[in-house]
Amino acid sequence: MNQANMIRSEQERIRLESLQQLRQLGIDPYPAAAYPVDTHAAALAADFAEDREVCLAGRILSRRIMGKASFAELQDSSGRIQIYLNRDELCPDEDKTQYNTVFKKLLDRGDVVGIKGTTFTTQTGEPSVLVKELTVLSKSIRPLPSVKTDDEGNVHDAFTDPELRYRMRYVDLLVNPHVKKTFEARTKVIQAIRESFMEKGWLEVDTPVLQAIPGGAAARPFMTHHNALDIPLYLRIANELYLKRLIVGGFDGVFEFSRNFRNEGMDRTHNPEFTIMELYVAYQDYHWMMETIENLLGRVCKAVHGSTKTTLAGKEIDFTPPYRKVTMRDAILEHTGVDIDGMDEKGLRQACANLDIEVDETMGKGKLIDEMFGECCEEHYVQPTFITDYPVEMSPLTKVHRDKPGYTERFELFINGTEIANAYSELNDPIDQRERFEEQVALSERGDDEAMFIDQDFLRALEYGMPPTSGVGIGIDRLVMMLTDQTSIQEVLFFPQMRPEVFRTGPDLSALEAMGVPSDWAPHVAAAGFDTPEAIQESKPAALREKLNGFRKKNKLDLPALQLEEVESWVQ
RNA sequence: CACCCCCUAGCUCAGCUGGUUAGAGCAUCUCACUUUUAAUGAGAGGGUCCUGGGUUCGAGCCCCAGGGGGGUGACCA
Repeated sequence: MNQANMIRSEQERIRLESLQQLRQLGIDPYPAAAYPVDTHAAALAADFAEDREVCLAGRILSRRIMGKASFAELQDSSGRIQIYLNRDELCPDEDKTQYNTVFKKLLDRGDVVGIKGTTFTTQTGEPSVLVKELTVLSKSIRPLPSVKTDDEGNVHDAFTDPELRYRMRYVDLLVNPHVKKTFEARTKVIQAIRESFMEKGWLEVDTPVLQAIPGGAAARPFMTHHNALDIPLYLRIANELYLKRLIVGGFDGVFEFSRNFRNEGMDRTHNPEFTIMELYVAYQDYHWMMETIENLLGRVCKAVHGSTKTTLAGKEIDFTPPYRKVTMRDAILEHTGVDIDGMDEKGLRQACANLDIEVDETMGKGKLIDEMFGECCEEHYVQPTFITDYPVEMSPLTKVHRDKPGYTERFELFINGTEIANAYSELNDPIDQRERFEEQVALSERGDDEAMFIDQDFLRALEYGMPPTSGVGIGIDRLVMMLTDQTSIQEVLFFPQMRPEVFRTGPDLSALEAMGVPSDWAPHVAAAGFDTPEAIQESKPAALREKLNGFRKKNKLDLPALQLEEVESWVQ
């Protein structure tokens, strides 16, 4: 798309014209030089003192022009502050161009400017900066949505269309301060986790995103191809097996904030790429991990809210340790009356049928139990609750329970009915692990397209000996949703996945000109509906001439009327 | 994948039973205004009514197909 055939709204054309006029005044609308900012809006407001010389930069969010004096709101990364521009303060000399022309005429809402001036308080008590020097730092040529807030705090004309907000997050962030808060909270969550782990001496690592075998979880992967090796590669669905290899390699604790990719449905809790923090610590078990997670989440909540409690969907969620612990068997027993202990596949299938849970033939024991829990139990766990001791069939990477046969040493943490973390005493018995993988293959052959692939190198690593280890994965996106009271994952991802946008371009005027249409006529010919060479060639010259001259008359174009021979020459 | 809803000016939205030249507020432009804060007053401009078909004398509105988005469900350890 080139400049010439971009469709511009009236407001955009006016701004482009202002940009040209700035250049004619010798003002570079996009200067290269650094600007010596020495303070920010929030810092100024926080301990406001009058008569301070300040230099700050930001975006003009609104302007209130009253002849020789004006107020504007300047927004920088920290917040907003009012600036006051007075013609004779800004232009003490004879030349009033900077105020009358540059500020009043050529600048707009959305432009980035730098100001130098002194702080003062207005008659109405608003902390402000009297501007002595104004520098254009970046001219905006698209109009910003005009969101306003009244005295009662009501927001008017808010920029709310989800599609526009997600596609143009930069605009969303500029005009919706609460959106920025959500993402700042996201960073606080990640930083609190990282700091907590680093204090313990655990190592933050990077492992492959491109994997020949997409292991560590059960999900449909994205596939790609490596040209030089001429092999298929997969985007990782999990990093678990790589972190365990590092434990085999002798690290005591490793963690990674892993961007995972799963080629499955999208909805308000699923995005094709999402972040899971995985942690593995040698010589620990899942009991220790529960305590670690409780303490971690208490700390994370405090980092975001200053307290270990938060509000989610109108309910108070208390992250103060310790958390309730319920075994999977007890959870199902409590909410369905069914005791899964010792039940075989047939019995489970019948139990599901009695509970009106849909099941199919591809489901094994593990999946049936998981269905019962998901359908009947999950929703009841609003306060942080560890669900422990999952059946062995649904946990192929987990060590079997030390004294409950048929179960594993695994827990998941549920908050507000949603799984937020998944942890094990990791299976380190290479023989057992190989058998579990083979069971997965059997499931796969039975039709379960989410059963795991076998990773031979991972098995080889286990055969060298992995110390007893406990590992956990925490869904970062969902954790952030809970801590920011958001119901959609799209609100905690800067750029959630969307269908690619189709950009409408204007007609290709050069193609029209190439067939003989004069350049001053070309845009009008296109506007009249003949925007491709084909459209012109399919027309009768006489009719075309008539239409275009009619268009000329209607729009009062300052061009000579077209002659028939001219139009005929295009059509040939 | 199924069902429901939405798509009209830069933004937020009206638009009746199908009927003149599609409206409002904010934004934009012009003019006035030296302490305003949803600034104010006067005036003006701005539209591919998501796209393509169809019905009709006439479609923003009705019908069909398509696109995009949202919600709910299914799916998702």
